[in-house]
Amino acid sequence: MPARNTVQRQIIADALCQLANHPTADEVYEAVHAEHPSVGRATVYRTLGRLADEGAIGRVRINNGADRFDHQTFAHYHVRCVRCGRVDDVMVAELRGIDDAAAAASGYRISGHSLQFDGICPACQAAEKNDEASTA
Amino acid sequence: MPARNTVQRQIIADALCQLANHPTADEVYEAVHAEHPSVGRATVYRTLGRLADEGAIGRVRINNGADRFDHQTFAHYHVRCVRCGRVDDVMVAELRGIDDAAAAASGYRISGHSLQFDGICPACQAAEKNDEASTA
DNA sequence: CTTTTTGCAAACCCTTTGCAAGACA
DNA sequence: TGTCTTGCAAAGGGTTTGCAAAAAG
Repeated sequence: MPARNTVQRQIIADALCQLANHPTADEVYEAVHAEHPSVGRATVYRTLGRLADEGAIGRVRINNGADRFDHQTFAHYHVRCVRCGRVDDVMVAELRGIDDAAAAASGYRISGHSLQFDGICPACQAAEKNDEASTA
Repeated sequence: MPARNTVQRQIIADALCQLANHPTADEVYEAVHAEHPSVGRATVYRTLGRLADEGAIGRVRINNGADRFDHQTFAHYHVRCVRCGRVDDVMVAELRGIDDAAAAASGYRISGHSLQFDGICPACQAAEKNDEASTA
């Protein structure tokens, strides 16, 4: 049962491509809703989830925060700035073999892993430096 | 300002040790509340959070689910069964150097990472096999 | 015409918060 | 005593759901 090709689906997929930097479902909703006020929040959440399940888009699960969506689908990891919440791609080589190691260690059949880095983004590092300079 | 040594704090810490397998804050609350009905949910959440911040216990952030707490404090990763929600320890070597690689690749100052495996636990694998056998 | 999707609002889960009363040091 | 912690209930963020109306195939 392939998904039906509804207007909303198109609108939402397009909006995601337009919005860079891993928007949350709610950010996508705001963008979509601004242009097409009749589109409801539930539709955006449902559609993004479905697109992600189909593999058409990526879903980035954030510890302690809203899921984010990504029009890019190739595998890569993410960093999150603990100060401003910004999320960026991290181009480190994908961990290969680690799933097998985990399977061997746990007895689970491993289907995948998710890895998230936490840190301070360049902009917040700069801001920090300014704070220190002005405080000192 | 060291934390005060309150009765509730003791009760909650003890309950966590008793409860194996990474209980959620709410599971700790249920256990504590059953024995000590006067202890409120907010106290359990607050106290677990504080204990985790102090490093006295571990906090396991689960994608898309409630945080879990762990009376063990040594660093290790976790697997989550996508069928039953069970969370287990995975004894694979901690990833060393990966934070530096991520820092170099992203420009962030990396403070750490979190890695979660997803899969099917041994019990659910067995259940699956039975299902297939009876369906076929 | 049948089945899937939509839109709305309400429900849901997990967690945090404001505040007055109570416990610690 | 002065300050931290508690308990309560309400609020909060993020997401899902029930249902009738609308749209896709």
